[in-house]
Amino acid sequence: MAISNKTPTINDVARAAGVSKKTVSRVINRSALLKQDTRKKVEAVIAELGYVPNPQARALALRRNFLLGLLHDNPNAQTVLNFQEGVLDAIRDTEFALVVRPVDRHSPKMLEDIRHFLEQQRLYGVLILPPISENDELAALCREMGCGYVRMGSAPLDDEEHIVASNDREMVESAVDYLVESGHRRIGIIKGPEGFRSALERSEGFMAAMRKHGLAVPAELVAQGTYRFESGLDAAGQLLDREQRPTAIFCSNDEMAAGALHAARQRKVSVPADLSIIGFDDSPIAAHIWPPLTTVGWPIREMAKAAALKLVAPADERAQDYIFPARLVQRQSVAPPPDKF
Amino acid sequence: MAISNKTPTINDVARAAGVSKKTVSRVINRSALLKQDTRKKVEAVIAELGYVPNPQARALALRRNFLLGLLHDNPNAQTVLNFQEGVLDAIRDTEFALVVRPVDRHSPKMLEDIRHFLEQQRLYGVLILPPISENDELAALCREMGCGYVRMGSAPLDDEEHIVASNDREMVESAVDYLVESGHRRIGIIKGPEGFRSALERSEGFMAAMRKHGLAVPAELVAQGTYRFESGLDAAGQLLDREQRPTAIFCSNDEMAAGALHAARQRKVSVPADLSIIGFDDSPIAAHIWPPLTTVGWPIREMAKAAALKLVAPADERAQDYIFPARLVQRQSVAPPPDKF
DNA sequence: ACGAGATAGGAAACCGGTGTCAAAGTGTAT
DNA sequence: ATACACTTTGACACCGGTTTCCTATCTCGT
Repeated sequence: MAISNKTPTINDVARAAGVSKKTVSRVINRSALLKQDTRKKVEAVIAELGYVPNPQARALALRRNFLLGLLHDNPNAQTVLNFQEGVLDAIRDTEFALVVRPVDRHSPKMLEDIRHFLEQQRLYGVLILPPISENDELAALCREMGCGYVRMGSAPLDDEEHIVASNDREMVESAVDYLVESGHRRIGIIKGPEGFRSALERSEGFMAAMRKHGLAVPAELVAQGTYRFESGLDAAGQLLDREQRPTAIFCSNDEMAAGALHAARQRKVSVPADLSIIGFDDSPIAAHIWPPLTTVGWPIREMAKAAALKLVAPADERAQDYIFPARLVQRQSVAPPPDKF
Repeated sequence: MAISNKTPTINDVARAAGVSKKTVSRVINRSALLKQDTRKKVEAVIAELGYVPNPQARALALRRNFLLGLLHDNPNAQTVLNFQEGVLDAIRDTEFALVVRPVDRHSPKMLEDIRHFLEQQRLYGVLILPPISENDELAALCREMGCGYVRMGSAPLDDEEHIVASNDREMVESAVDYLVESGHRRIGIIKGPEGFRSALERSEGFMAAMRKHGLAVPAELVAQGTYRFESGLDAAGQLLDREQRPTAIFCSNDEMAAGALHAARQRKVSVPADLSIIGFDDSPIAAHIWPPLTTVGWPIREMAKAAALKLVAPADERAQDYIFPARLVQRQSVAPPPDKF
């Protein structure tokens, strides 16, 4: 009788179906011990009333909510967005939602801010993107607060349960293999910023691969970058101004590779005829610069999905994989070295 | 005595402070009718226990939660991320959080999906990014469901209360002014995809500005794009292959401008010496291609903040502004036309 | 000193779900 | 028909806040 004009609650359903709240709750939660008749009847009423359980009430009663957090300070927008899409792939058709939280790595209050955020929102769990995923204090904070977490990274830097990683080292190796097969011997590297695990993995992978091929990497072919476009411009400039310049440059990410391309153009060095450039990340910019950049891509979206499932999926359904392979994306910035070399 | 090892609740605080729950609640909510003594006492206990109110319980009792949603299907990652940052600027230090939801504009179930999402999460309000912000059915859905919403756009397409817009038309005009001042007369345009309001605003703004300068825009100088890189490549190709090609091209976004740059390079047309190109959006790619792109930027982050405040701020504190000015960003892709013209 | 009006604080119900446990129903063996 | 085990359902308390309504206390004027 008392038909409410507001959104129906579990009580409305119970009354309309002539059963108790608890029975409706059982229907919602797919409890096994229900007679088919009852279930059907209640489901019919639910459909008729358009009842949807209130997530806040559920969260309160269950003492846990259905919010996943995404903590990131990633400079690459496309990476972050792809990651968001991947998480959505995992939680679509569930009651979970994704809360985003960009953080400022350079702020001295960062940890305090995040603590406050976690306390206040009481998230079910958080996903942490590199580079801050490399911050062990942050992981410790999550543990301390009893908040589930998964760290994305370029190397396994936590328990299997808390990490989803790409195998950067191996992929750098295949990039170097490719350059060597193309005939290059004098290969330079623009490293990523110190203190970044991914930068370390990439540069060590590079050194290891060069060693494998019996090639030297003199200091004059190593330049330091920051993962930013401008640093790629500067670093490549240094490399190209050496007395004997490299015939190929491995850039630790695509933005720096784009910068390197600029540096080459400024010096009238033609890519790939005079100089081969290879990037890392397969960010969208890679396809939109000239020449299109050969690079190494990692499956962010799949990794994101796996990470979200690690938090959300019932333990027995969890995929065991936590290290993902990257792949070489061949475009047009690599060619055999010029003859004179 | 009964010190709990779990996170403290309002009851714990009340007991420890020797007051009732309600009094603690009053302290939390800054109720005016409290003696200073009591307030201080309770605040001390709160600080000591590290009490933080449970947002789910609050949401339940208040019949509203503190979640803002972001609905987007924007192809430009940087725009989306900047927007997220802007929203965070607005809700930092509040109890609100931002839930993201990428949507698929091409899915026939899009509206149904969003309805389900809104029903399930019961968001406080949603922010809608272009291009789906132009979907009136979606706005109607929000109204029907009693969900607050603000649409971002390139023109005022809803009540003042529900819109934050940039003035694309005016900005295109200033871009054209700039080209004309530089000496260009034969100016082409690559339009955005049909059905996009922003595309319409930009192309109409272009036509109006050309008319103002008494310049004709023959059909052969108009090309259709889709806002994507490849379409810019194709469209610019068409324009450049005309018998008498333009000396400048206005591109309705930066990605297409990047494509246009490629098309010029393929044809050995030098930019800006032989051809000027101007973009729109000031996306990061604009600074990272060669030559750096002159473009029109709009203050996404500020607009995002304003949009979030429209939902979150008390009515009396709301800024009245809802149309934001863009600005011309001069880089190096525009120069006077070559002499022969 | 006393009653009126304002002010501070508390008791209990409520928001919309879930957990516990006992009651009711069902079917089978005796 | 009775006892017994097992399935199905409901009553009630509870999660952690807010709201309503009421009482105790505190001025203050006379």
